Amino acid sequence: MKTSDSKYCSCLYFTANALARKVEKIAIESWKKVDLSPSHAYLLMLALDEPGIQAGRLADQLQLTPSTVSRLLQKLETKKLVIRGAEGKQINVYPTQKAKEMKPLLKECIDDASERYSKILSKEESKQLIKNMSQVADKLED
Amino acid sequence: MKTSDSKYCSCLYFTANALARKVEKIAIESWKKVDLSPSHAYLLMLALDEPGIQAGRLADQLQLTPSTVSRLLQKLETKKLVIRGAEGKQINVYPTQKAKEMKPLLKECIDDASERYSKILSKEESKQLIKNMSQVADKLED
DNA sequence: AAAATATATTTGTATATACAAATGAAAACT
DNA sequence: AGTTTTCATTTGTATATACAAATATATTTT
Repeated sequence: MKTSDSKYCSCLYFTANALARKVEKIAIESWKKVDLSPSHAYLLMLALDEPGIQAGRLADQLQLTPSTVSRLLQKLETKKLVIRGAEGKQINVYPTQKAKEMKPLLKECIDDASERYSKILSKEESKQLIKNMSQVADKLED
Repeated sequence: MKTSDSKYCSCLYFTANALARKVEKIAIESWKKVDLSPSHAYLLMLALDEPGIQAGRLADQLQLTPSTVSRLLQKLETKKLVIRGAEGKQINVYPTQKAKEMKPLLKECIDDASERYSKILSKEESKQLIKNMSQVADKLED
């Protein structure tokens, strides 16, 4: 059934969640190549981009709670993709060599996802939607 | 941090999920009055609207998997808000008296949510966004 | 009519996520 | 210097969700 055929298609909660689940499904597919969930992958890319990035800043960037980030880091650490270094009360996150070597693969996954999206949406369409969603998300900021 | 300040603000996966989480948070708040999560509440309202509605159709309407709907029904059943009646291989869902009496409260919750949204978004804005999201969600249909 | 297939639902298991409480470390205040 | 407060992170617990396998019923095929 299409989202627009649902009784609740005009409800913001419903529509936003339905869309997020569908988009996530595609993203999961794209990141299978590296055996990571999208959120793990994005976290890892942030760490690769800025080695030593602080855990709290990761939470900001990913718009997730610190506890969720902590759990994501646990998993990435057991996979030997990052290490957590304590510095006073804060935790700095460093990508491992293994993670660095994975960079080209990660790039491929991003491209894969882009391609999947572009098969469905025009560049213009997706840009518009993203802009629209970001604006609203910003307004919902606490 | 605002969504638009994140490094991944231009990524569909990221933006859609960030938005969905924020919207859900508001919705959760609105439905606390009846001690239901938004998805339980929407399911219940569908059952009230169409007593005897089939489980599979609930999954369609809510854009959730049958297994998720089954779990939602379990909870609503222990709360004595619905009963599941088997008819052949299908399950029909009936609201209980208790659920029927809850109708006015449910209405209040919807209004509460609307009000919360309208404090942040104009009618026009939200309409536009919802339309936009539904369109894309439809295209992502398998 | 019996067997095979299709359909609807549930159950087992795993996921990411959040909140609240606990921990640990630094900073601020006597 | 010792105590309190603040801040960053982790841990305990609970959530909704999905996939795959199991179950149960109906339909089709032979």
